[in-house]
Amino acid sequence: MEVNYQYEASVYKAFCDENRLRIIELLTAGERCACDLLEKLPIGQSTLSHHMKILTESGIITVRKESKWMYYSLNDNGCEYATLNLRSILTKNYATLVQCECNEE
Amino acid sequence: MEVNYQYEASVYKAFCDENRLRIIELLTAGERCACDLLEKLPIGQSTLSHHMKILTESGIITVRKESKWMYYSLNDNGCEYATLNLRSILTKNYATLVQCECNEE
DNA sequence: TTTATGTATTGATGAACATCGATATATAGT
DNA sequence: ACTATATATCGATGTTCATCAATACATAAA
Repeated sequence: MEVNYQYEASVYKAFCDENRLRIIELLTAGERCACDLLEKLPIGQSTLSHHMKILTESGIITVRKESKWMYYSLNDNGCEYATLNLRSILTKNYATLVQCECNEE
Repeated sequence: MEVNYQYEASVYKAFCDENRLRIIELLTAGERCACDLLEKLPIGQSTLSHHMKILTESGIITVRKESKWMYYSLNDNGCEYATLNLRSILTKNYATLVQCECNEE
């Protein structure tokens, strides 16, 4: 089975930006709406929206819409995939894990 | 204790490029010299050199120079740090003090 | 229906990055 | 000394990215 390097790289893009790390950390305390996150971060609203899209697409977080608000939280499956897969990337087990399906429709 | 987000982000930059993932995978099989890696990768020599610098600086790999050749291998400590730290980033263990500040209303 | 609020999208901008070819440096063999 | 090989560095180029302000869209309230 061939490794999808491009996909793998996109997963770890989630972690290579300062503000995305800050967002993730805020979410470890539990679900938060975007406006809540915005208050705690040194970025504008459109930039936050951009980061949330990247984080969602990487499978690390999930979104729940409630009327006007978007509630974000860590996605257990996605986080598990990211951590297990990183370990397998760094050992001989790489290519044995299947691609995470957490952000597919 | 403040979290150094910039440093953390730089560690995971190692994993968000396709060719660096390929390099890492090649190194899971054991030490390799640069010219050996070069043969297996779809990039030029100067580009490889660039990636090896990033990987080395991220702490993921180490270098050993033997006469003309540079031998690269995975750095156990660096890999351990990357995997353990990713897990702690994604859980509540990450910098509990900063997290407390975030929780206050 | 108008207004206010939360979020997404768009377009622009500057910075960071991956890549290359050319060149420099280092080492080994002749 | 000269040549060949391995790697690093430099300068240029095109691409990706983080960011912002402005605008669009969606929802709720008045």
